[in-house]
Amino acid sequence: MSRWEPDARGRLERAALELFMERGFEQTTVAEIAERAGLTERTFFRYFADKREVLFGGTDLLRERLVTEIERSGDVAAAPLDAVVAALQVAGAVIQERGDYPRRRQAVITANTELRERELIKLAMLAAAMASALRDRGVPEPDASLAAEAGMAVFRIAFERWTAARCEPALVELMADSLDRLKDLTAFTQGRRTHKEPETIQNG
Amino acid sequence: MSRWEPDARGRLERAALELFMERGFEQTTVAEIAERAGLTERTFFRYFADKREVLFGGTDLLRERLVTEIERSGDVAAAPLDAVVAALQVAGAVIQERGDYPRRRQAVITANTELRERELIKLAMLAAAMASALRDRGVPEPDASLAAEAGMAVFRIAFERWTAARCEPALVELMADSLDRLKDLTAFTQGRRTHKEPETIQNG
DNA sequence: GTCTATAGTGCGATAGAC
DNA sequence: GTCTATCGCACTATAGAC
Repeated sequence: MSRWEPDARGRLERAALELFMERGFEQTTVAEIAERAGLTERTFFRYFADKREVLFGGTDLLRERLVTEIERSGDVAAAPLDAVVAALQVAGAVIQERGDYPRRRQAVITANTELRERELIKLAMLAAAMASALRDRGVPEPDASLAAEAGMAVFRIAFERWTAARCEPALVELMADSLDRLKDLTAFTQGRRTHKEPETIQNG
Repeated sequence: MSRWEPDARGRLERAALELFMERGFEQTTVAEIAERAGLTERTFFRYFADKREVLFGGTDLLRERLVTEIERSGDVAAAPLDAVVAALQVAGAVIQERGDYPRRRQAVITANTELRERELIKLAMLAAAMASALRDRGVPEPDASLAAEAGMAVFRIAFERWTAARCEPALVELMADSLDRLKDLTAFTQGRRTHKEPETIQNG
């Protein structure tokens, strides 16, 4: 029997989410999180570089997963944007499995500007990783970055709809729908730079 | 002759940018910024909510400008994505006029994670404002948000190319090109959810 | 204009695991 | 003994309260 309770990291993460839901992110001190987890403030900062990071533990694993999916998609010669959205749909399927946790976590994040900042930079890092994977597949710039960012926009907006509608319909369905909408948006347009007259087509 | 030197805000902004370039964002204290501007730390926090904000002074004005442009675009019945990019090109034209300042500012921002976080949330706010303006024009969701986010991605990537290439070619040209590339990316695709065979067309 | 709480860091001590 | 997780203490700077 060991002296310490196991899974210090997990205990800190759970204690933090609980406290953030109870009294909000700013009103919770690191000392309180550590205390509820049966640890000290100093130990918290051994596991997490800063207070916000306790809510973003799985990001590195997610990045690897997305990059792997992009690499795999080379086999089927998918168009870059489709490869990106397909990878994000794999991630979306995993998210769907986690029941209530993603929604609760997201509610905490959207309620606080600092946490939204951290979320945005994490998503930007994921997009950059996917763009890099696309370049390795031979997709040139700026196409690689554009596909990654556009795909991430599809994910973000689908995820927002999903949480707003209490996880229904399925996240992967919402992502497929958002991708279709984006394709319509870029098709119903005034044409390329070759100064055509504006089309009269209106969407919606 | 007045008791105080005028333009305290501008002096703080200039002093901050200088110090951030000289020794980096983290290595600069608010006290040092205030001292170089001939003011006190307390005064700094009267003008700026936090240390990062000193680099993001023009954002509110920019948001109003973008919203106005989206509203005006209703007159010519532009497609949502084109309206967004046209508004951002107006902003891009203003940025081009400012000579070296945008590039120096951006170099400071990209060198520091905290500043990049702040930048991303500012851009997200601008996208949200444009999406709202599109909804006011009758564009439904999720199209409004998708158009705003996709347009913002076009801007971000064009701006990155522009600074990387030492401001040449013109930012507005790079934005137009990035928009064209995005339209190609969404067109050369495996088709809608109605399972067409993959096109053999490859871009690049 | 002053005072204080809290985030976050550096260094070292301790105590179990092996 | 070595290794590593945890803790203690002193410290700075931000940021906000009074």
